[in-house]
Amino acid sequence: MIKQFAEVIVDVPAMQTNQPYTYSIPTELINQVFPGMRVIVPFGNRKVLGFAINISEKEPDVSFALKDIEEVLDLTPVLNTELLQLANWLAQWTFSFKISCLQVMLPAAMRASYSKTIKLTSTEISPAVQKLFGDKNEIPFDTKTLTASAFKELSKLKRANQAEVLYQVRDRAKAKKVTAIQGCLSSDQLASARETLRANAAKSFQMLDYLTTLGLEQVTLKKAMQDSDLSAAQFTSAEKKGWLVKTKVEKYRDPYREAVIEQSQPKQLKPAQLTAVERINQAITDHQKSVFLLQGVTGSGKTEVYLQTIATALEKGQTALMLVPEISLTPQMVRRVKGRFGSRVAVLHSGLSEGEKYDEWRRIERHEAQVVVGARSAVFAPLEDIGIIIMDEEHETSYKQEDMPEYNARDVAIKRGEWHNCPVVLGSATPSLESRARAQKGVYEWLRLDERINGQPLPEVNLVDMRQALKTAPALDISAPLLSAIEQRLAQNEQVVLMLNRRGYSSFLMCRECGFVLKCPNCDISLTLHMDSRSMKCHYCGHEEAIPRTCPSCQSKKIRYYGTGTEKVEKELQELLPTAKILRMDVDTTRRKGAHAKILQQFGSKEANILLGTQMIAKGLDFPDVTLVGVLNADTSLSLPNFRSAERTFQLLTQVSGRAGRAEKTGEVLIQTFNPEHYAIQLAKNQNYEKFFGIEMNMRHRGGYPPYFFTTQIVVSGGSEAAVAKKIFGINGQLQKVLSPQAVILGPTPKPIMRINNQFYYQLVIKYKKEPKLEQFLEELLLSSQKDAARNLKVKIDRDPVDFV
DNA sequence: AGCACGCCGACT
DNA sequence: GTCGGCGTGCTC
Repeated sequence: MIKQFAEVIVDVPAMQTNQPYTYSIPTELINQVFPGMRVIVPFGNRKVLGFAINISEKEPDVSFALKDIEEVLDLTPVLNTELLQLANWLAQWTFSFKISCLQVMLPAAMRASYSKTIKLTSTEISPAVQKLFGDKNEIPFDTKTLTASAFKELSKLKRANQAEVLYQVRDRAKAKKVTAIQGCLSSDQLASARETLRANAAKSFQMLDYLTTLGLEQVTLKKAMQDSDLSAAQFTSAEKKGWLVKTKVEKYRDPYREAVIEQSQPKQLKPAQLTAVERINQAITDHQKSVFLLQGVTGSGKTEVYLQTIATALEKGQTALMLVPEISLTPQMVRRVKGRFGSRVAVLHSGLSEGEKYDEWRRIERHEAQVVVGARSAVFAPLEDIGIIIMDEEHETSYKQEDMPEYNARDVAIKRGEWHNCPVVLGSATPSLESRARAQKGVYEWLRLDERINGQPLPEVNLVDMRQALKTAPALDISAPLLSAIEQRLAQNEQVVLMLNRRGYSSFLMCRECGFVLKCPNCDISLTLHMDSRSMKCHYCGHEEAIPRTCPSCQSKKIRYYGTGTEKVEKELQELLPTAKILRMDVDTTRRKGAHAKILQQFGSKEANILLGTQMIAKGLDFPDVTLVGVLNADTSLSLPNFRSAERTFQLLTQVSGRAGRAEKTGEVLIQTFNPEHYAIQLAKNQNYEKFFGIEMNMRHRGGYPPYFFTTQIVVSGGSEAAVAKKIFGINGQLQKVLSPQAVILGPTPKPIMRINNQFYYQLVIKYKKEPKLEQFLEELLLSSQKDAARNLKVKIDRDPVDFV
């Protein structure tokens, strides 16, 4: 009799449980559990989800009795060897729990949902308890639905052994089922059925006609109703007569099914594109795990390079992974890829429902889709035999995940490229300094597209010096030159895109008498005004309150909002241009599913002539009639106390400038700024990335910042400020001993937003070139901090943070 | 993360 | 005297 044992990573995200637990596999499950499958296991006195990561037949040498695996949730592994190994690496690289890394690779629908019920085991119970149970003997048992006293009462019952608590673990993943019908009569039987009908039973005749054409084929009820023009009730009655059977069939939720997408053919390539395509194709053919930096100005045809190299991988029977920032995963973008590869494409992005994401994931897993286009988390798509990995807009900071595990999709993509021996293409008009520097050093292969495919010059960029212009400006946010430029375009029936740079900016309420600013009671930041819900909201904890009419501090009525919000600009603009049709696009107007696409579609069909929005309009939009792009406030992102602020500003301005004049019409860009001499703004005006790169590298060198130095951030948080401060200063002291004199520690300091949801945050940043002992120290730090976790003191380590203010 | 075990204060 | 507070430690 063979015995099997499984090593399982349990769904308990804590340092103490960050290790495999061994379970025995009961006889009825032998040869049914494989590494990469989800299982349900007893853990302590409850049940949890876990991932089997290893199966062995050797009895482990332990002094206690092993528990049995309770249930296997999958028929085939949901994570293959590659992804299991990747999870291991990810856990180490990001200092995260293994379980978090395994979970992040799967659609949310495949996580477990936990619930508890309490069941009576005795009949001698008090009337109070009887009332809670009603006529049932098992009811839900959790602190959220029960009142505190009821919970207490039931706990007492449990302690007295008059009731037992049952733990449920459920798989949230559910395939969508739809009703299908299938004829079950032969043509002879159909003919005889026809004879039993009354002559005036028109619908029944129609039903039999339809069933005759259908034969024994199975179709969805929805389609049958469309094809036959018969109602659902008529199909139900046909079922009763025994003419057909109804079944439930599994169906994919395809969010793009409705849209008819025109097929597109590969386009003729410009010489530079051709060189790039040939070079990448070569790497695909030779199974080279090289990384390419594809640096191409806006409109230079990077996408066509992506599409043609993906085609090469597909021709070789391989698959392709294409990552794009969430914000540019627009219907326009999806249409381009689907247009080339049709139903072989799976799309993964945050606009999909949990079920839709699960379905797309299954299409990939079952090899029904060979091309995956998606945002950050799509980097874990269960593709096999990947031939090429593409990351568009590689400089985008949204590729870094903000919560555990804090991975950067760029690192993961390169790691997967190594496993599959395939090229990784990083594309951008404004590469991150890190990638551009690596291209310089020859770590990445550098491919350049310097010309726009339509041979058009880049749009003319002009600056408006707001220090002067503000004196005569028609509105607070719109200068005279910008206004007249807008008027001119509108008169020519052309379109205008206006961008409000809201990075590090919000509209808050301030009293003009006493300077009082309305702040969040839980967090150390001012509340933001939301006109749509007529309330003040905290962007960090979600706290919401009414807009005060008088100052809470001095009772003055002169309390009003400051700052520039899209709503305010929209109002100003509408007053200046009463006939203009303005579409506003920001977090408020795009929150609803599909709203983003709808606004773009409205603008594309010229229902409006001005599109006013935040950063989200800077990327990937391609409207031929847009001839003017205005940036209302270039500086807000520049003034952030952040070493990347110049880079971000340059990237944003370059990108939004690319929105102007993409077809035959020449475009113009107007940038309003208070810092017209700043190099980031000057060089964005001249669209000179290379010069910007040179200057900015110099700045980074002098400041000792990436890419010259590595950085790692340590954040300690907790409810007691004293404890948090003590901990971070303790860590600082230990670090001083471990680090070489070449390393620099910034801080410790309170984070700029020191308090969020009544938790205090302190941080320190280590800048270093080579610290062989650091890695081990950080791992030990996490282990030694596990006791603090119970006392609500958390230590978080972030390798290569995107920014630290 | 839960949950039990265990040792100290304020109540029927 | 007990109930229940939350500090400590364990979960195959």
